[in-house]
Amino acid sequence: MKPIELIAATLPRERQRAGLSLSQLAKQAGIAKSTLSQLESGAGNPALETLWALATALNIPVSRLIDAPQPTTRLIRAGEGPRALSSEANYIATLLSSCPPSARRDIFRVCVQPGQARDSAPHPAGTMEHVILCSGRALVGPLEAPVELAPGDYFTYPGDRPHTFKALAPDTSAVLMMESI
Amino acid sequence: MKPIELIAATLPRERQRAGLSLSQLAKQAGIAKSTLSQLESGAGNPALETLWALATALNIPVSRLIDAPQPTTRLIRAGEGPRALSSEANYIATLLSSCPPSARRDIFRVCVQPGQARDSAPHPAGTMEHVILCSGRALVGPLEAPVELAPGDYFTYPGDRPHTFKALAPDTSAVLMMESI
DNA sequence: TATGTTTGTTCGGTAAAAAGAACATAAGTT
DNA sequence: AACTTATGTTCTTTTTACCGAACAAACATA
Repeated sequence: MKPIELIAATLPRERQRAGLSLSQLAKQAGIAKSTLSQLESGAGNPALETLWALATALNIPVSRLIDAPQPTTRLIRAGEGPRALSSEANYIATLLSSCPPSARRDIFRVCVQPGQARDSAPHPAGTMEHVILCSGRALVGPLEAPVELAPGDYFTYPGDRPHTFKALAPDTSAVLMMESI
Repeated sequence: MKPIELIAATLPRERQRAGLSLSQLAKQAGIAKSTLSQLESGAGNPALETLWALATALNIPVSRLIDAPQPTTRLIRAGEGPRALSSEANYIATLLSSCPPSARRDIFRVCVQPGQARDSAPHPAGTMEHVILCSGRALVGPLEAPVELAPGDYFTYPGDRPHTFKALAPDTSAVLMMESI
């Protein structure tokens, strides 16, 4: 799938969502409408500043023009898909909702007993983890800068680098969301 | 802030994270290394296919090259944080993570006291809600078929139809994720 | 029916991005 | 030292994306 085809698909949709005609959008973005016309028809190879001008005029991030319809493609890749966490002796992770085709996240409930910390190998690039501690106490986060959490605390950190989860009190439980880009 | 400057900052970092030299990356992406050199020095106005080739070679989404890097970690202590949604007398919802450009989900922590049920108006079509109960007891779900949850229970239901959240015990707390299509 | 005003399209001229070669520099071999 | 193989930079050439103007088609106004 060539990148321009994605733009050709998303651009008219976002433009109409903003209630703009092709000519209006071109004027507002400060680009020639011929350029916009070709982009929407799937031809050409837009430069970054062109995309930037369009995204700004549409009041959306540039990424929405490029990989909004892309999530499915990224998930299909072998080796990059959602992986089940291994359940060690003192660490039980329950998969509550596996990643459906449209979304890009897994939700786990983790129940941990004090003892050895669970260090996770990095997940695919761009992964973020979100933790909300429900009970007990835990030391959570990047290996180089973990944070002690109390019930109700929320902490998010990059999952594509080494990170840890260590219970500091019995029956520590938390909600863990793994999110891909 | 011009977009090219962001790329110039991001590109070398991602390249080194992948353990590639400038020449290696250029070869693997199928672009001239002169092009890459100028991009990393903050000059030029790269075309979409150039960005695409680089992102693919680096095994990252294009948006990572373009959009400003989000703060990597974020900690919200229990009781702190922005109180989004209408905080009725017995219902406090804290927005933990609002929807970033690429993803489409909001994470809330809700703390509810027994009393009147909180009925929500339907959200946009396709929205799903996920609830993990942390403490207390609650009656949650679609108005016509709510479910009583105990700590640790997980329940998901369509958010685009009327639904309710009613605490059945004091200090009921839960994690709520609203997910768009 | 004429007359503007929009719509989105298809053309040449020009500025610029990308490719490729040549360059200097550095680190490792023989 | 002489040679090899990397590194990243700076050039020239070729390609092409952008612009602006001219264009046809649809709609409105008079």
